[in-house]
Amino acid sequence: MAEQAETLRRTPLSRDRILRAAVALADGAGIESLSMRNLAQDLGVVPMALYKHVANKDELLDGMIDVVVGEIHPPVPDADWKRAVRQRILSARQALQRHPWAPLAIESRNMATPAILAYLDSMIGTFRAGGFSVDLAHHVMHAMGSRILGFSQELFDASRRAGRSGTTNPDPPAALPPEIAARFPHVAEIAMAASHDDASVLGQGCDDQFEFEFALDLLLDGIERLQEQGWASPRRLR
Amino acid sequence: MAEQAETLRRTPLSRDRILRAAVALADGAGIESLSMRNLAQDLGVVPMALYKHVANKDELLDGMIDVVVGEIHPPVPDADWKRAVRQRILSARQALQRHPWAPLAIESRNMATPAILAYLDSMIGTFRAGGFSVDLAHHVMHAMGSRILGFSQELFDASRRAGRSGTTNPDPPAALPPEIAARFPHVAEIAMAASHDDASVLGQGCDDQFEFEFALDLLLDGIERLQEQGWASPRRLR
DNA sequence: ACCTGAACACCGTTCAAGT
DNA sequence: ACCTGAACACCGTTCAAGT
Repeated sequence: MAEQAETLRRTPLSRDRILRAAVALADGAGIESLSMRNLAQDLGVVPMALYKHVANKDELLDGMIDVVVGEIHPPVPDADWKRAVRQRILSARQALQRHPWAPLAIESRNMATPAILAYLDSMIGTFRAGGFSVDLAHHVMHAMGSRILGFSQELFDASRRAGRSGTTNPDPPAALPPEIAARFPHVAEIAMAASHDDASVLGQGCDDQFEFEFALDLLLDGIERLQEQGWASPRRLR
Repeated sequence: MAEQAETLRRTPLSRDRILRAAVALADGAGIESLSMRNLAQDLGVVPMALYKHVANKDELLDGMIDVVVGEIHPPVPDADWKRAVRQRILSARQALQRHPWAPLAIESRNMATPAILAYLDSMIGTFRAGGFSVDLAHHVMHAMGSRILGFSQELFDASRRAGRSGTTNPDPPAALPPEIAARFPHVAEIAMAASHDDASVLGQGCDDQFEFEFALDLLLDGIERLQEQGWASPRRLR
């Protein structure tokens, strides 16, 4: 214990070590536990020491995002743009799912980090190589939105609320309380149908992976159709 | 000035008055300026007085979200589910655009507020009335994600960063710096094409409304096709 | 019983004093 | 020149003292 802390203190601080410790802290204890002070304590260092390597907390968050995005597998070469895009996005999803705090952190930053720009650039490249016009590739990227990084941006996502906890198990199915079900009959109908579905869902209300792929394929199929039809933006003169 | 403050102090506090002041504060000064202390000061009241009407800051945020969602127009009756859904979502978009902080606030909460549940319920009702199975309506709602509330959840959204400011104008087009353009050629290609587009975009890079409707129609067209084909989830036994 | 000032346990970051 | 403790200007919320 004391030895480990001593070892940590001996290892010189570096931006990289700070970023990895910050990601580990957010993964384990939740993003709301990520403070400069807590992070410094984890590293066995005085808070102000961090400021030699990151300008401020915002830059720390940018760096953490780049660590996560850097975990996305490189694109696999594939003659079929649709398969290539689909696979890369599902791989991004796997990376992002290891860091439940990342989606909200990414969305709350307001400029793309270098790693995200690189990811987007290579994704656009896949579309372009598949014969997409600049025009169509552009709008398609917008249409994919945050789904392109593998998170579907559900309106509410209980999974990202806090860090992993070994002791507390995930929320039980939580059948809709009767007074809610009465006020929102259509929501109740869907909740009931979903909870009666097959057992692979393990008592969860919805199968997140299924919903993600459903939406992804809906988009990709529509995009394929536009591309085959030679769609062009009405705002362009030709 | 002093008279106005006096008038405000005379008006008794109420949950509703607190919520409206909080929305106005977030609209005007940005969500990062919304603190219990600032809000109390705007209301001419001591901070602790707020806690008689809202349990804590989280509940305040829930209430603010309900104020915004309450501004969405009720659904217009329409025999065509597709037109009805499209119009309601575009109306939601208008309401949400008046409160740039709302999308991120909604996504960071982790349970649906009553107003959002009511909105979702009525949206599901429109699909069901249009002949959708419970199964398809369910997955369609997931596929729409946050787009159903009118925000496309772009990966980065400069517009929500801070409050409206009368003095500083929106960021200029900001042509991609050359070293960025060199590292990310596909991003640069799209940025260049977009900035050369017709003048209706007013120098902005992209036409947000166009991108939103492009993605919305992509989804709605795909959904229509599934419904016409009688799509059923593979996880259901029949 | 109600209201509220002071206090508590935190923040991110500045700055000057120490080496 | 570098490092760092104390301090500053904030938070949300508790709590006890005042009416």
